[in-house]
Amino acid sequence: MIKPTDSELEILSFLWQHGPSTVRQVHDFLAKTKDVGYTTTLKLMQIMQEKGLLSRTEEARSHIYTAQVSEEETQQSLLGRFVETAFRGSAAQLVMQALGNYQTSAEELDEIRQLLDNLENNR
Amino acid sequence: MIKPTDSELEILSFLWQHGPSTVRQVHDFLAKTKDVGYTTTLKLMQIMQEKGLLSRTEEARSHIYTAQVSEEETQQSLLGRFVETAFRGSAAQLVMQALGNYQTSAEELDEIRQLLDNLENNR
DNA sequence: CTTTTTCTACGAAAAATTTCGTAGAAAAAA
DNA sequence: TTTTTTCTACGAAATTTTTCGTAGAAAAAG
Repeated sequence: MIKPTDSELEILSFLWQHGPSTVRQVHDFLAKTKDVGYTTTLKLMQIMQEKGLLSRTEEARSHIYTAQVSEEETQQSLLGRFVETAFRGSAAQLVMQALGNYQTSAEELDEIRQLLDNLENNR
Repeated sequence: MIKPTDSELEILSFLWQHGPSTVRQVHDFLAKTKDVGYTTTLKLMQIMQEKGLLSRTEEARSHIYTAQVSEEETQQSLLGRFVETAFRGSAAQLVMQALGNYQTSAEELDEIRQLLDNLENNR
Protein backbone atom coordinates (compact mmCIF):
# COMPACT_ATOMS: atom_id res chain seq x y z
CA MET A 1 0.00 0.00 0.00
CA ILE A 2 1.25 3.48 -0.89
CA LYS A 3 2.28 5.50 2.10
CA PRO A 4 0.54 8.85 2.06
CA THR A 5 2.73 11.82 2.91
CA ASP A 6 1.89 13.95 5.92
CA SER A 7 0.03 16.49 3.83
CA GLU A 8 -1.88 13.79 2.08
CA LEU A 9 -2.81 12.25 5.36
CA GLU A 10 -4.30 15.52 6.55
CA ILE A 11 -6.51 15.56 3.52
CA LEU A 12 -7.49 11.93 3.84
CA SER A 13 -8.27 12.52 7.46
CA PHE A 14 -10.69 15.26 6.58
CA LEU A 15 -12.39 13.17 3.92
CA TRP A 16 -12.76 10.21 6.23
CA GLN A 17 -14.40 12.42 8.74
CA HIS A 18 -16.61 14.50 6.50
CA GLY A 19 -17.14 12.26 3.52
CA PRO A 20 -16.84 13.30 -0.13
CA SER A 21 -15.94 16.97 -0.35
CA THR A 22 -14.81 19.71 -2.66
CA VAL A 23 -11.36 21.22 -2.67
CA ARG A 24 -12.87 24.32 -1.13
CA GLN A 25 -14.21 22.45 1.84
CA VAL A 26 -10.96 20.66 2.44
CA HIS A 27 -8.96 23.81 2.01
CA ASP A 28 -11.09 25.94 4.30
CA PHE A 29 -10.55 23.38 6.98
CA LEU A 30 -6.81 23.10 6.49
CA ALA A 31 -6.40 26.85 6.30
CA LYS A 32 -7.65 27.17 9.84
CA THR A 33 -4.48 25.67 11.19
CA LYS A 34 -2.08 26.08 8.33
CA ASP A 35 -1.01 28.95 6.16
CA VAL A 36 -1.37 27.51 2.73
CA GLY A 37 -2.77 28.64 -0.62
CA TYR A 38 -5.88 27.28 -2.25
CA THR A 39 -4.09 26.04 -5.34
CA THR A 40 -1.69 24.10 -3.16
CA THR A 41 -4.53 22.09 -1.73
CA LEU A 42 -6.02 21.72 -5.19
CA LYS A 43 -2.77 20.43 -6.63
CA LEU A 44 -2.27 18.01 -3.80
CA MET A 45 -5.70 16.56 -4.29
CA GLN A 46 -5.17 16.28 -8.02
CA ILE A 47 -1.96 14.39 -7.42
CA MET A 48 -3.65 12.15 -4.90
CA GLN A 49 -6.24 11.37 -7.49
CA GLU A 50 -3.56 10.41 -10.00
CA LYS A 51 -2.00 8.16 -7.40
CA GLY A 52 -5.32 6.51 -6.73
CA LEU A 53 -5.67 7.77 -3.18
CA LEU A 54 -8.74 9.77 -4.17
CA SER A 55 -11.38 9.56 -6.83
CA ARG A 56 -13.56 12.38 -8.05
CA THR A 57 -16.78 13.26 -9.78
CA GLU A 58 -16.49 15.98 -12.35
CA GLU A 59 -20.18 16.48 -12.79
CA ALA A 60 -20.41 19.82 -11.10
CA ARG A 61 -17.90 22.56 -11.74
CA SER A 62 -16.54 21.98 -8.28
CA HIS A 63 -15.33 18.43 -8.40
CA ILE A 64 -16.15 16.20 -5.52
CA TYR A 65 -13.38 14.08 -4.12
CA THR A 66 -13.72 10.82 -2.27
CA ALA A 67 -11.08 8.87 -0.38
CA GLN A 68 -10.23 5.66 -2.20
CA VAL A 69 -8.32 4.10 0.66
CA SER A 70 -10.15 3.23 3.81
CA GLU A 71 -9.29 4.75 7.12
CA GLU A 72 -8.66 1.40 8.78
CA GLU A 73 -6.57 -0.02 6.02
CA THR A 74 -4.41 3.09 6.06
CA GLN A 75 -4.15 3.19 9.82
CA GLN A 76 -3.11 -0.41 9.82
CA SER A 77 -0.43 0.13 7.26
CA LEU A 78 0.93 3.24 8.93
CA LEU A 79 0.77 1.66 12.32
CA GLY A 80 2.81 -1.26 11.07
CA ARG A 81 5.59 0.93 9.83
CA PHE A 82 5.42 3.08 12.87
CA VAL A 83 5.71 0.20 15.29
CA GLU A 84 8.69 -1.09 13.35
CA THR A 85 10.66 2.10 13.03
CA ALA A 86 9.75 3.97 16.18
CA PHE A 87 8.99 1.15 18.60
CA ARG A 88 11.33 -1.58 17.40
CA GLY A 89 8.38 -3.74 16.51
CA SER A 90 6.91 -3.76 20.00
CA ALA A 91 3.24 -2.96 19.75
CA ALA A 92 2.88 -3.46 23.48
CA GLN A 93 5.41 -0.73 24.09
CA LEU A 94 3.46 1.61 21.89
CA VAL A 95 0.24 0.77 23.65
CA MET A 96 1.73 1.49 27.03
CA GLN A 97 3.04 4.84 25.97
CA ALA A 98 -0.19 5.78 24.32
CA LEU A 99 -2.24 4.88 27.36
CA GLY A 100 0.13 6.57 29.72
CA ASN A 101 0.17 9.85 27.95
CA TYR A 102 -3.34 10.41 26.79
CA GLN A 103 -6.55 11.12 28.55
CA THR A 104 -8.71 8.06 28.11
CA SER A 105 -12.30 7.83 29.27
CA ALA A 106 -13.60 5.11 31.57
CA GLU A 107 -15.67 3.69 28.72
CA GLU A 108 -12.69 3.45 26.49
CA LEU A 109 -10.67 1.81 29.20
CA ASP A 110 -13.41 -0.77 29.64
CA GLU A 111 -13.49 -1.41 25.97
CA ILE A 112 -9.78 -2.00 25.94
CA ARG A 113 -10.05 -4.29 28.93
CA GLN A 114 -12.63 -6.34 27.12
CA LEU A 115 -10.40 -6.62 24.14
CA LEU A 116 -7.61 -7.85 26.39
CA ASP A 117 -9.90 -10.55 27.74
CA ASN A 118 -10.74 -11.71 24.27
CA LEU A 119 -7.14 -11.85 23.29
CA GLU A 120 -6.26 -13.87 26.32
CA ASN A 121 -9.04 -16.36 25.73
CA ASN A 122 -8.23 -16.97 22.12
CA ARG A 123 -4.69 -17.80 22.88
CA MET B 1 11.06 18.92 18.83
CA ILE B 2 12.43 18.28 15.35
CA LYS B 3 10.71 15.51 13.56
CA PRO B 4 13.24 13.04 12.23
CA THR B 5 12.65 11.81 8.70
CA ASP B 6 12.10 8.13 8.05
CA SER B 7 15.71 7.53 7.17
CA GLU B 8 16.86 9.41 10.21
CA LEU B 9 14.58 7.38 12.37
CA GLU B 10 16.12 4.18 11.12
CA ILE B 11 19.51 5.42 12.17
CA LEU B 12 18.29 6.65 15.53
CA SER B 13 16.62 3.34 16.08
CA PHE B 14 19.87 1.53 15.56
CA LEU B 15 21.76 3.85 17.89
CA TRP B 16 19.16 3.53 20.61
CA GLN B 17 19.47 -0.20 20.40
CA HIS B 18 23.21 -0.56 20.08
CA GLY B 19 24.53 2.57 21.67
CA PRO B 20 27.21 4.86 20.23
CA SER B 21 28.42 3.51 16.91
CA THR B 22 30.46 4.26 13.85
CA VAL B 23 29.02 4.96 10.44
CA ARG B 24 30.28 1.58 9.38
CA GLN B 25 28.31 -0.22 12.04
CA VAL B 26 25.16 1.65 11.25
CA HIS B 27 25.60 1.20 7.56
CA ASP B 28 26.29 -2.51 7.70
CA PHE B 29 23.08 -2.94 9.57
CA LEU B 30 21.00 -0.81 7.21
CA ALA B 31 22.53 -2.45 4.17
CA LYS B 32 21.08 -5.75 5.23
CA THR B 33 17.59 -4.62 4.38
CA LYS B 34 18.20 -1.70 2.12
CA ASP B 35 20.22 -1.11 -0.99
CA VAL B 36 22.11 2.01 -0.15
CA GLY B 37 25.67 3.26 -0.47
CA TYR B 38 28.05 3.84 2.38
CA THR B 39 28.47 7.54 1.70
CA THR B 40 24.73 7.97 1.81
CA THR B 41 24.61 6.75 5.36
CA LEU B 42 27.65 8.85 6.18
CA LYS B 43 26.07 11.97 4.77
CA LEU B 44 22.83 11.36 6.58
CA MET B 45 24.62 11.00 9.87
CA GLN B 46 26.63 14.14 9.23
CA ILE B 47 23.45 16.05 8.57
CA MET B 48 21.84 14.64 11.66
CA GLN B 49 24.80 15.83 13.63
CA GLU B 50 24.40 19.34 12.23
CA LYS B 51 20.75 19.25 13.18
CA GLY B 52 21.61 18.20 16.68
CA LEU B 53 20.02 14.77 16.45
CA LEU B 54 23.41 13.14 16.90
CA SER B 55 26.70 14.10 18.47
CA ARG B 56 30.06 12.60 17.68
CA THR B 57 33.55 12.06 18.96
CA GLU B 58 36.27 12.66 16.44
CA GLU B 59 39.02 11.14 18.48
CA ALA B 60 39.50 8.07 16.42
CA ARG B 61 39.60 8.18 12.67
CA SER B 62 36.24 6.49 12.62
CA HIS B 63 34.02 8.95 14.39
CA ILE B 64 31.65 7.63 16.96
CA TYR B 65 28.10 8.88 16.84
CA THR B 66 25.65 9.07 19.69
CA ALA B 67 21.93 9.81 19.63
CA GLN B 68 21.21 13.18 21.17
CA VAL B 69 17.48 12.71 21.43
CA SER B 70 16.13 10.03 23.69
CA GLU B 71 14.06 7.18 22.43
CA GLU B 72 11.11 7.95 24.67
CA GLU B 73 11.05 11.63 23.98
CA THR B 74 11.07 10.92 20.27
CA GLN B 75 8.47 8.20 20.48
CA GLN B 76 6.25 10.50 22.45
CA SER B 77 6.56 13.29 19.97
CA LEU B 78 5.97 11.05 16.99
CA LEU B 79 3.13 9.29 18.68
CA GLY B 80 1.43 12.61 19.33
CA ARG B 81 1.52 13.59 15.69
CA PHE B 82 0.53 10.15 14.61
CA VAL B 83 -2.50 10.00 16.87
CA GLU B 84 -3.59 13.38 15.59
CA THR B 85 -3.22 12.80 11.89
CA ALA B 86 -3.92 9.12 11.53
CA PHE B 87 -6.29 8.49 14.42
CA ARG B 88 -8.11 11.79 14.72
CA GLY B 89 -6.65 12.29 18.15
CA SER B 90 -8.09 9.10 19.57
CA ALA B 91 -5.34 7.25 21.40
CA ALA B 92 -7.83 4.62 22.47
CA GLN B 93 -8.58 3.86 18.84
CA LEU B 94 -4.92 3.44 18.15
CA VAL B 95 -4.50 1.16 21.14
CA MET B 96 -7.34 -1.05 20.04
CA GLN B 97 -5.97 -1.44 16.55
CA ALA B 98 -2.49 -2.11 17.81
CA LEU B 99 -3.67 -4.78 20.21
CA GLY B 100 -5.97 -6.36 17.69
CA ASN B 101 -3.40 -6.75 15.01
CA TYR B 102 -0.25 -7.69 16.76
CA GLN B 103 0.85 -10.76 18.57
CA THR B 104 1.13 -9.77 22.21
CA SER B 105 2.44 -12.09 24.90
CA ALA B 106 0.50 -12.94 28.05
CA GLU B 107 3.03 -11.02 30.11
CA GLU B 108 2.60 -7.94 28.04
CA LEU B 109 -1.15 -8.20 28.25
CA ASP B 110 -0.90 -8.40 32.01
CA GLU B 111 1.31 -5.39 32.10
CA ILE B 112 -1.17 -3.45 30.08
CA ARG B 113 -3.99 -4.58 32.30
CA GLN B 114 -2.12 -3.33 35.29
CA LEU B 115 -1.62 0.00 33.66
CA LEU B 116 -5.34 0.19 32.99
CA ASP B 117 -6.03 -0.42 36.66
CA ASN B 118 -3.73 2.38 37.65
CA LEU B 119 -5.33 4.75 35.25
CA GLU B 120 -8.77 3.90 36.50
CA ASN B 121 -7.80 4.44 40.11
CA ASN B 122 -6.15 7.77 39.58
CA ARG B 123 -9.16 9.20 37.93
C1' DC C 1 -24.44 43.13 -19.88
C1' DT C 2 -20.18 43.88 -17.27
C1' DT C 3 -17.38 43.00 -13.38
C1' DT C 4 -15.94 40.12 -9.84
C1' DT C 5 -15.44 35.81 -7.79
C1' DT C 6 -14.62 30.91 -8.00
C1' DC C 7 -13.05 26.88 -10.23
C1' DT C 8 -9.73 23.71 -12.70
C1' DA C 9 -5.49 22.76 -15.21
C1' DC C 10 -0.84 23.03 -15.51
C1' DG C 11 3.82 24.16 -15.34
C1' DA C 12 7.37 25.20 -12.77
C1' DA C 13 9.76 26.99 -8.69
C1' DA C 14 11.07 26.05 -3.99
C1' DA C 15 12.11 23.15 -0.31
C1' DA C 16 13.19 18.95 1.75
C1' DT C 17 15.18 14.46 1.49
C1' DT C 18 18.07 11.00 -0.32
C1' DT C 19 21.72 9.45 -3.08
C1' DC C 20 26.25 9.14 -4.80
C1' DG C 21 30.84 10.31 -6.90
C1' DT C 22 35.32 12.09 -6.14
C1' DA C 23 39.26 13.63 -3.56
C1' DG C 24 42.52 13.19 -0.11
C1' DA C 25 44.24 11.47 4.30
C1' DA C 26 45.12 7.58 7.31
C1' DA C 27 45.53 2.79 8.21
C1' DA C 28 46.09 -1.91 6.97
C1' DA C 29 47.71 -5.41 4.00
C1' DA C 30 50.93 -7.21 0.87
C1' DT D 1 57.77 0.53 0.83
C1' DT D 2 54.02 0.05 -2.35
C1' DT D 3 49.30 -1.13 -2.92
C1' DT D 4 44.81 -1.61 -1.28
C1' DT D 5 41.29 -0.63 1.82
C1' DT D 6 38.79 2.46 4.81
C1' DC D 7 37.59 6.83 6.44
C1' DT D 8 35.78 11.77 6.20
C1' DA D 9 34.47 15.91 3.71
C1' DC D 10 31.93 17.97 0.36
C1' DG D 11 29.53 19.24 -3.58
C1' DA D 12 26.10 18.31 -6.41
C1' DA D 13 22.65 15.44 -8.73
C1' DA D 14 18.31 13.02 -8.28
C1' DT D 15 13.99 12.41 -6.13
C1' DT D 16 10.16 13.57 -3.59
C1' DT D 17 7.13 16.77 -1.59
C1' DT D 18 5.12 21.21 -1.21
C1' DT D 19 3.99 25.60 -2.88
C1' DC D 20 2.29 28.97 -5.89
C1' DG D 21 1.42 31.90 -10.12
C1' DT D 22 -1.06 32.33 -14.28
C1' DA D 23 -4.54 31.39 -17.69
C1' DG D 24 -9.01 30.52 -19.07
C1' DA D 25 -13.75 28.93 -18.33
C1' DA D 26 -17.97 29.15 -15.63
C1' DA D 27 -20.86 31.17 -12.26
C1' DA D 28 -22.38 34.78 -9.29
C1' DA D 29 -22.91 39.51 -8.22
C1' DG D 30 -23.68 44.07 -9.50
